[in-house]
Amino acid sequence: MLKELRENYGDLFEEGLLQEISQVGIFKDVAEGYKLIEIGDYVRSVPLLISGAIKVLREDNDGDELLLYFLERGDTCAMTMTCCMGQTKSEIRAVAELDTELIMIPVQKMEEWTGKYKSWRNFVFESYHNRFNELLEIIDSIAFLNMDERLLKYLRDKVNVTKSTTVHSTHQEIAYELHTSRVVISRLLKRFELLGKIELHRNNIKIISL
Amino acid sequence: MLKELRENYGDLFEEGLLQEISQVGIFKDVAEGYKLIEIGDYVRSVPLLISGAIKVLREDNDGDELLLYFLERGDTCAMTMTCCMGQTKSEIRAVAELDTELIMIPVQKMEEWTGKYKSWRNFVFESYHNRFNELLEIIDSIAFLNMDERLLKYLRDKVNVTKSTTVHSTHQEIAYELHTSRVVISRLLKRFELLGKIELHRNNIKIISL
DNA sequence: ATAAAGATGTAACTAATGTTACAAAAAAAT
DNA sequence: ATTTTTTTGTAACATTAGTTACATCTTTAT
Repeated sequence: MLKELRENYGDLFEEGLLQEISQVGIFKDVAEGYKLIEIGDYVRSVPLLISGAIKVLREDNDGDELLLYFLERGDTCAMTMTCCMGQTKSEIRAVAELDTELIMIPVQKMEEWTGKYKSWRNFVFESYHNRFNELLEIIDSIAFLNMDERLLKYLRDKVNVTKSTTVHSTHQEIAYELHTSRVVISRLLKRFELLGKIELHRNNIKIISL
Repeated sequence: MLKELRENYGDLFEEGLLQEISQVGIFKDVAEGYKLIEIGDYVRSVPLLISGAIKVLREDNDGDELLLYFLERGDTCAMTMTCCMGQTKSEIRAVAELDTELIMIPVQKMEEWTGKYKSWRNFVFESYHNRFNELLEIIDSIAFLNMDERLLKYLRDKVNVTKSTTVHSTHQEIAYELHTSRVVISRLLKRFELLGKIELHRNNIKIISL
């Protein structure tokens, strides 16, 4: 595990911290679709991502979903952190978007390291900062953009996170994540296809130029 | 200043920290409408609220606004904190909603205290936690609620923060903060009036039952 | 091979929100 | 006192998004 840690967090953390992480951290290898956290769960450990990607979702009382953002290599889950520290339930769901490797840190160590290691403190604050900005971006999207622009942004984000120019999603799946209906997504995607931005296939969308 | 600190933060902070705050903090008394931070500003100090309320707003490139949340007694601005720590520009605007008393903490002390005082660390983490939850609430509102429900929530929040059953806003001001048009707000307010929820007057709205 | 389930396309319609335009009343400015 | 500005009310209309319904095609299950 020290090898993966050094590769992905070597520049961020001091040597002693890397050692500690490798001692108490639990390496986990999860497959695409694996649910890491459910809304209402109590959280007892915080993930450090080594590879892959995790999507973070919000859900309302009626079961309506909304994709918030993706976590990638070098990221941690800031919301999980705040939950841990405050001993409160998770407000979000986290699902592996790709096959993902991560190291789970027990919550007790979190608090300890925050006092002990400056590099850990900086990492935690930077994570919060990044996540705040991602949440603001989502707010911007749903408050200021129309559905067609939100869908374009969605496709762009997917391309970035999967590093592939083919998006493997059904129209229904996209509709869930953007909290709209399948018909609306089909309609807009068809429009994009006529504009030459994408090519539609069953179960996947080939991206030409967004 | 020590008196105000003890009254509002005495339960949270240890004695040494209270002393330090009173030494380096700058007491500020700002009038309703005073702009504390503008988008793009670099931030060099973090506020601790003693009394009053501050509204935090988001704006897109076209100048369209959206109210995010209010800060009150005992709160601090988590986004300002992350900006300070990361030396990045503010992503939000902060305006005094009421006449407000606050203590400004220089950013250097922030980092120092995070290592030194456990109570400060807890305070910082709790602030982040609260702000994340507020942001999630706004996301819920704009993603899952219709404009009529958002407006009701807006009125309820105003009543809470101002501790008054009269909301002193014009329809246009409300429209800006909810990022919609004046006509839409007038229409919905009229509907609420017919339902007996409110009474409409020039420049203010009397709340009957929400 | 046939049936069932899943994915997509599309029309027709409804609902919600946003826009334009103008009138009327109240307050502020001259 | 008169004019100007601000605020509110409301009608008519446009646009966007959501819903219902059904057809077609593909894949999976039996």
